[in-house]
Amino acid sequence: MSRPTKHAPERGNARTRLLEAARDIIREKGFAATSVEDLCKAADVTKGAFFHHFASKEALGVAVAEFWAETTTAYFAAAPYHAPDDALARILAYVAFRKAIITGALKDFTCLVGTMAQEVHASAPDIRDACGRSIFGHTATLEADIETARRERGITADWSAESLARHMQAVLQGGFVLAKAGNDPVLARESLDHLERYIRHLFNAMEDDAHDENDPDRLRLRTDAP
Amino acid sequence: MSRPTKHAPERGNARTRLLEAARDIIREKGFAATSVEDLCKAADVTKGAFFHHFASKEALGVAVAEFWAETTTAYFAAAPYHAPDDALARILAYVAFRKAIITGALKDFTCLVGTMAQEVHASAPDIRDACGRSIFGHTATLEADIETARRERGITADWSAESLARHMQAVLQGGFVLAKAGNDPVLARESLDHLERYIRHLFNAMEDDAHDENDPDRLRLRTDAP
DNA sequence: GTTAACATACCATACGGTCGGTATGTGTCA
DNA sequence: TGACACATACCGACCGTATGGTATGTTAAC
Repeated sequence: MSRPTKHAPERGNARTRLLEAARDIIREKGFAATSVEDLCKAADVTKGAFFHHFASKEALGVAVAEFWAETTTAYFAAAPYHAPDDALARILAYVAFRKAIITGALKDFTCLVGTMAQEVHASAPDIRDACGRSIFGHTATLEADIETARRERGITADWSAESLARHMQAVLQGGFVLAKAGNDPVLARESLDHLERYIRHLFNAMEDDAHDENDPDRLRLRTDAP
Repeated sequence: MSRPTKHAPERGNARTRLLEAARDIIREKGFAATSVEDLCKAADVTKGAFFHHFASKEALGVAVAEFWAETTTAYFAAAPYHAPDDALARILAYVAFRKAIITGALKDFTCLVGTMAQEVHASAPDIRDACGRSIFGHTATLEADIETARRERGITADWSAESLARHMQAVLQGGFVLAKAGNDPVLARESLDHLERYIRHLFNAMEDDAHDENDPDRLRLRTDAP
């Protein structure tokens, strides 16, 4: 059906369509419960196409994790939370941004690589490692601002920028787990309020009004963070 | 093979053995990737026994979640962190306890119901709800101490005891996710250090030495928290 | 003798993966 | 410029096995 040629790929190529389908379906059903036929149906391709592009289902798993890393990196790089001049304000804007994009259905805001890592960590090390690279690659992008804020504010701390960045990610991931268990996105947002309060405490900024304007229009996007 | 009679169940009955096997294997491989044959082999029973005790694989899922809730409730009720007279000390002792039991292999300290909830939340609502009851039942046990500590310390807060208890659970769950993604338990403990610091900030107790003695011998247990 | 607690054999299907084939683009050399 | 070789992208039938589940039989306690 409507096989798009290389010069008229109106639907995008099969590989990309499979990756997008995998991102959406695995976020909802998990990796093991997603069959390659599920993916082929959703992407409207045949099994032949699937195994032409991916050597195995596991290889597809690695590829979606990398696909996720690429798309979310671009997404966060373009996000509005980098705007403030003050480093701490940028950090708080990040948290506010993450909170703001937690809306709608679970499958639209939860984290693909967190879900996959938890599921396949023991049985598919390659996928796990790809997920790890996505997650920790993202946390690393927060470290510079944390370090700058600490220096700017003259904070002598017994914690590293690295560990705080990872903690922020842990709160997000944990919020997603609770949101799924309780079937309510509020549970994820709730923890981000505590995270924001914690960060303000760390930087002696309990009073500051650092509410950043995350333009609602720019927040209506589909993918989410690693 | 060594069929244990009702009056000589030296290995425990088949149902319990299946639940224990399910707890251990699902924590490692996830629910979907665990076949009922895996479970039968590990529990040393036949398929007939499995479907005698559980109507379906999904019913087994609900049953392990409930089994987990029961065993962890007993485990935490008997844990040493309840000892301190001061409510805040008990809360900090809880965090220290949770940190202390994060040792060894991932499958020995991670949370069954967190893993399952994340995986099956959309495809198996019954299992998800059973997981939710386990998780939020556990968080509820922390609320009284939080409320007491707040009153004792005269803290007027814009957060509820309920939400803090849930946040503590979120940090734990998120720590597990990062530990799996990075294949390193340190990542889970690291976040608990931030959680401890946050709680001290909340209760203006940054200076207090509330290091509780969690007797190492009493910590050598196999199961973990919901 | 009724019932709970298993065991054994079996079934239908779903699954990951293979394979031979076709259509289309692409580089190259006379 | 055209023809040929080759590569890429995809199709769809097929295969062996694993899986969830069932039907029936057997043992032992009450």
